[in-house]
Amino acid sequence: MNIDKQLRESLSKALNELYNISIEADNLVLQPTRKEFQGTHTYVTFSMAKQTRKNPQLIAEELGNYLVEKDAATASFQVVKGFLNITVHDQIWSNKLLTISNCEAWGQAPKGDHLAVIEIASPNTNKPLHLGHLRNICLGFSVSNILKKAGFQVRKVCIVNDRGIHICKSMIAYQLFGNEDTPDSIQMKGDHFVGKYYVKFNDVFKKEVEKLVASGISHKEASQNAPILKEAKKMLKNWEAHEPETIALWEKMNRWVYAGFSETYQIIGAEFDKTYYESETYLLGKDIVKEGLEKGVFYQKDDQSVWVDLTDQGLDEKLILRGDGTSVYMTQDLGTADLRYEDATFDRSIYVVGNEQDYHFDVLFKILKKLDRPYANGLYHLSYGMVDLPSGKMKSREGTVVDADQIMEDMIKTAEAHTKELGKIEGVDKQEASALYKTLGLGALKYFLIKVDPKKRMLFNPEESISFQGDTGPFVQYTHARISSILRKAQSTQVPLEFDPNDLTLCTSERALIYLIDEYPAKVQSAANGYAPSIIAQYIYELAKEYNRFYAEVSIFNESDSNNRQFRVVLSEQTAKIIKSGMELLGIEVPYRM
RNA sequence: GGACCUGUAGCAUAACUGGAUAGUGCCCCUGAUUACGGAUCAGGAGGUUGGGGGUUCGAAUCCCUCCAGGUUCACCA
Repeated sequence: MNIDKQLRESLSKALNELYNISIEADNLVLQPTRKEFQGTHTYVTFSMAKQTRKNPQLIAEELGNYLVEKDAATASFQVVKGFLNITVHDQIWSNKLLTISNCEAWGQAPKGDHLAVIEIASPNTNKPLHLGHLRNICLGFSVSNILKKAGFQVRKVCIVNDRGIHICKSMIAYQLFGNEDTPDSIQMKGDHFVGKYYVKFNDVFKKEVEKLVASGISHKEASQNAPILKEAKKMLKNWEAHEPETIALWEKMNRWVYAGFSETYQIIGAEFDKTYYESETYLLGKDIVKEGLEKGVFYQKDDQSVWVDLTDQGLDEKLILRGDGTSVYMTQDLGTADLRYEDATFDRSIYVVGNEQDYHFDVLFKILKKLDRPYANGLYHLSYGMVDLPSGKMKSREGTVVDADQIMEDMIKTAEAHTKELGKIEGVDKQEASALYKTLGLGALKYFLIKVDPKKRMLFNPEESISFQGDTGPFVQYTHARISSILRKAQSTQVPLEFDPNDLTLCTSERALIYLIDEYPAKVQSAANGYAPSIIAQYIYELAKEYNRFYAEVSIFNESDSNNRQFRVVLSEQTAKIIKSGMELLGIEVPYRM
């Protein structure tokens, strides 16, 4: 049992015995004691004042006395106004460390059979991935790792948007201006190659619209009648009619894109258990429409279009099926939700999708609830904000995006330059060195994307490259490398990884470190419950910072008492383990030297 | 116009869900390396938590209202 929980249970008993107040230990909250006061755990007694008709300070003192007398962990206490600050015996801390160090995988919850399906990165096949996709991918994979750590089975899925008018746009542009070029023939990554024609389409389209407007046609009409758009629409019809030539072109260009995507995925470390293609799922959902009509959840208008009325829940009426019987986005998403459940009976299904679709998912989930889907209560939209540039929004049509491949390459190069400047890895062979640059560069990037609350939009300034100091990936990685160095020395000087926990006096930073280490499993749980990787990032940063403080405060190998020396080595070892484990949850590797 | 999201120091971010003097990083200033890694550590400067009301022992947090920015409300995806 962790120390926090033990104290809460004793407090729960105390409240019951002293004041006849019954509060479950799980419902009590202890906060970390602020640095300027003595102790590690603080209980706030103000809220007890009314029920007990006593002043908070007195309550704190009575509780404190009870703990000292009855609770084995409590050594002493200090009361400041309504705050009970508890000091725990050093032996409790050091024994705690011993227990944890004997534990196989601290933080790993027992594996259960609950399944979480998580949809990550749903790219279009008409352009390469950009920084927004990276935010999505980092969040998504991190949440999957965290859920696994918290005991879930996890299934990572990707749905590729490989059909539709926007795909036809790059196809028609290629047909018109491609000159039979291929990614190979002009040495270009396939997704960038296709993206080039998507941009080309929009250039041509824009010019055609301008021309039409100049000849006196309204802008709206012009943008519906631009010749190249008509061509694209024609191509979509051909595609839907399975016209062989169109299908062949479509397949060829999509292959190029997938080759490009998989390179990007490999660098960032993205792997999926299942990939769905919209070309295979876009007709799904029509049977659900029927079902909804029969159940009276949907209704039909005179023109045969099908709607759902959500005005009772503060939303609007929403179209489910067009009057001509063709699908809309919602139809499809209803269908894929069912498909996903048929493929794997999940308890939770998480959609990592940008916040411009908040409303869409709100509606989708409410409809599935109305349809009494057994999985409806496990649905969650992990919504994240846009990534902005100093110049404003990223717009792929206008080419103002931060390209995913480019930013990763830049980060890796920056890491290389920085590492070489510091000159600490001389003697490391080339292959290992370039792996290190990748670890550091991507570590900085991923940490940057994960550490903030997903809901907030974030600003990315390419001019000021992502920092390697302070609250960053490389800071944490550095701490790990530093500890690794200690452990190498411990091994070479044959310091045993064991100590006597009952013969130690700890200093503040040592207690603080064990406190943090002890909290790791609880942090994993709360990150899993809230689908919030930033909790882990914050926690790991705190841990690394505390270690560096410890490192500066005390000496390890110059410590004269051998038991104390060994204790500090074990403490270092355990800290490193958690840093490694926690960074893994964020999808970030950790180096042994840098 | 309706709905939803966001607003904390020059910039970036946190606050255990209502608790102590609002933490932390970048930037700026001052210090620390004969010792285990200075991508580090210690100290300092910088705040009317967008504004105004309210609720109570206590508010960045809850309620009302206004302001700013964003997203969305299509027989688009």
